Amino acid sequence: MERYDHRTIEPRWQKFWADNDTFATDTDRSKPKYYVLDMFPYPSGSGLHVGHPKGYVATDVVARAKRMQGFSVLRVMGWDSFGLPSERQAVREGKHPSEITERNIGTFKGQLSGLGLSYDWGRELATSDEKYYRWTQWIFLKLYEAGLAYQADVPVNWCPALGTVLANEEVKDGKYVETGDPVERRSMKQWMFKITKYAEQLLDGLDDLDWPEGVKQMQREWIGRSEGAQFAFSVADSDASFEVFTTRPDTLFGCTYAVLAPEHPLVDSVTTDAQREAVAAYRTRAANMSDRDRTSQAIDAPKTGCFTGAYCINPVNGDKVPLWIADYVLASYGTGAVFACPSHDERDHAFAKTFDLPIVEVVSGGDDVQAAAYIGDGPHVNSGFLDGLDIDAAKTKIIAWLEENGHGKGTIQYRLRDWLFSRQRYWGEPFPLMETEDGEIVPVPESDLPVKLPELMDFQPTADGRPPLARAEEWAKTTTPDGRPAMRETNTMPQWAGSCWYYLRFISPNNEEAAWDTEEENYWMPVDLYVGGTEHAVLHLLYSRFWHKVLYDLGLVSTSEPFQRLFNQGMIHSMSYNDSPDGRGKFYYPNEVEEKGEGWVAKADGREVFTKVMKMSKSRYNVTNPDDMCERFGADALRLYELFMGPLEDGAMWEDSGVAGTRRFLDKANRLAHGDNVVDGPVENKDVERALHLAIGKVSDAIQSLRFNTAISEMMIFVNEALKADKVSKLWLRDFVRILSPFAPHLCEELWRGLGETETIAFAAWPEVDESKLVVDTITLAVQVNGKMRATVEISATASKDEILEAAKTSPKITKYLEGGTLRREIVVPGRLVNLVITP
RNA sequence: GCGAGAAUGGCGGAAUUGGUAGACGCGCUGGAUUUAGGAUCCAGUGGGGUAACCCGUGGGGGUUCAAGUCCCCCUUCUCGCACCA
Repeated sequence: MERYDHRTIEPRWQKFWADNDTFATDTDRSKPKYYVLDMFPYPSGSGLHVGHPKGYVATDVVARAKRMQGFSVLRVMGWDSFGLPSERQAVREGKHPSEITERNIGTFKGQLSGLGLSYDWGRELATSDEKYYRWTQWIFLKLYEAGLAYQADVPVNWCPALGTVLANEEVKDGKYVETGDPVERRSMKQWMFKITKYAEQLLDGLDDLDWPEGVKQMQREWIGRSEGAQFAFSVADSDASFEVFTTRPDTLFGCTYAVLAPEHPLVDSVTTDAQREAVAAYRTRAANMSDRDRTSQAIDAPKTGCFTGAYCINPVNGDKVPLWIADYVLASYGTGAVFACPSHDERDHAFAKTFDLPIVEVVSGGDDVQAAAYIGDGPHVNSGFLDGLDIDAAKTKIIAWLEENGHGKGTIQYRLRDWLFSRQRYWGEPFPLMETEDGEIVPVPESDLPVKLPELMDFQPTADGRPPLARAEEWAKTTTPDGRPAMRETNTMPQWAGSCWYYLRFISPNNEEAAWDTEEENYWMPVDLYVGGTEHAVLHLLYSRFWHKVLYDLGLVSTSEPFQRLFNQGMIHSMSYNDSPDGRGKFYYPNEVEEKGEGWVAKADGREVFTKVMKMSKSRYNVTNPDDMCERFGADALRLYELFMGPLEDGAMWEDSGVAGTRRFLDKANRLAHGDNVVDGPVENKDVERALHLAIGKVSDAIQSLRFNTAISEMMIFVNEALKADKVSKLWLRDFVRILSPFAPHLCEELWRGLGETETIAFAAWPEVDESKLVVDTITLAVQVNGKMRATVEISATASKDEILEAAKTSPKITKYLEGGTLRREIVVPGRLVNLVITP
């Protein structure tokens, strides 16, 4: 018995699990529950590489162990299958997106099923399935009815070549990051969600979640709560006034000018004739920059701006200060207008220096404010009734003054913006809304859901610039429930929509009467463990939380947060080969290059190539396909290696030879179980039993902590120990096979039968650690002299301090140190070491 | 620029949270075996030295009987955020 034949046993057990519905979700509601969820994938055309299943394998180990520990486990997989890439792939191939999507899902599912993941496939769902998006539309109606959806004219990133609006993160330097097509700013009527209304709740809810601190922090920063004051400046010689927001109202006496965003509605009316041309030119320039470009500049970027010719009045002292426009003031934040205090704000300071505006110190304690803004604290000066106060006290006082005098009030601002929810694309959920001829928005009645996507093959916008759904003229024509003619909404929802609530649908995916079953929701929610990549740290997780909180407020779900514990698995990297040192040239497959001297060259033409460890990606020619690994080493070895590489949250570099290593371990385990020295009864062997129970403990802990790498190494140590033993007890094997089974389920099902069992190992009871087996009789104690290791002594684990010292001092290697000096101090750490302090 | 995290053999990583640094695995070296090409098994493997010993956790200081671990300074890298008033 050498190596086991994974090509035979893995398909056999996968078939067994499928035939027996082994992983159908437990229906016993008296058991404790465990809902473990993977962030479901977008089924792209390129299939999976070995980086994708890392998280899935981790959750599978947890799910399998939890079943053995007596939990009802919800373990499911689905597809985030709406989205632009499928639409584009469809255009390229001349096929319908539904066909492309179906094919891609087939590829993904095939690849995943080869890994032996214990999903309840009876609960599989796809967001592009009308049975699913019917309920996405239903939830949209709930939000709409709650007054959280509204239409607004907003400046968007319009890409004429694609005929669609792009998200801010898809645009860089005025171009679509994927294709380089130019993107322009255009004001369009869009559907928005009032996520800002939930800013405070989204912030507060974070406190009680078991999430990585970094992710919580990112969400906090994204929401960006800041406390300050909002108050009015009036425009001199005019009735007009504008509101400003500031977090530093205490510096109001240092205001030497004010700035409006170029898009501010007041700009036209306040600009003087003399400045009109310059202002118009500046506004045009600003309008052509995307939000991203405007905000992605460093704080010390050169400042630009334009004087309006108008002046405004500082409410606190009546000073008349010039009113400018500048693109460093954002229309979309706060009130789109600020007062400037160049002495104590770096941006204002840079602007003042550029345009030679005065700088007046109002907080003392810094250096010369003419040279640099002073941000620190200190007594206020030149500030009338604020003089002498520190920042906090001055803030309180000025806010009270503003309120008393009717100029404004203390407020809270959030950086979070409302959520732009509509897209001009085909492959997404249609909105369940229609518009009558006189412009009234009417929701589609729930009983008429789903609003199905019309069959189209042309996904370009119409000639007059309406979204692709407007091409389905018959589809778009409809009537309101009370019989008036109406047109359907032709925008579609963004990809986030389907992923916002899929964890709820998994609870009762085949329910035709409701989005989810209330009792079942009560039992399963919240998700106990949610595993996925950090790329979703903000948007997906924030949007989901928002929807969930709305549903909670509507009494539709039982928890205020959807995901109790979040874990981010690290990315898998791999060596890439490129003929340009900056990685921008041609990539080569690993088999196209060879090592030569210090570097690498292309085999074909001897051209120098540069190596760099990069994220796995098809475009970098550095992906490893899990199918290949399953074929060569087996799914069990692949699963084990994914988790053995290092801590789950860290990135790690892929090496095929590592899979060979975990395979060797499995072969050893198999050999151990089939050795001719295996006996039925107990075997006295303290070393092996200790190793076994250490492994049981470590693996049990790993299920909680998700620290699998060291748990696997502990199992390796057990196998190495047991292979040295004269006799191997089946009792050891019964424990060992059970703790290994979540990692290597195929082989362990096989070995479990070999131990005389007839039922699947999937529900075998989880072994307990026997503390008495961990106790050792003798320990190896380190003996140090002046902190340096000089000897070790073998001694009874129960030896007293005196006995330990005696043994240490009489150790042959130690006596010479004692003879050569004076013993000053003796430190004994029981079970660890002895340190003798000796001076010559 | 700001914030967070990290730096340990040729490589991935361990180290009971102040107590024998380098577990486990990869790779490498030697050996065994082979129906030989990539398999399997056994042994060795931080560096230096014949040795006793010496040196070693990014660099420099410090605390301590004892520092990878705690404190201060510096360097480098990764990840967020990036004119949010």
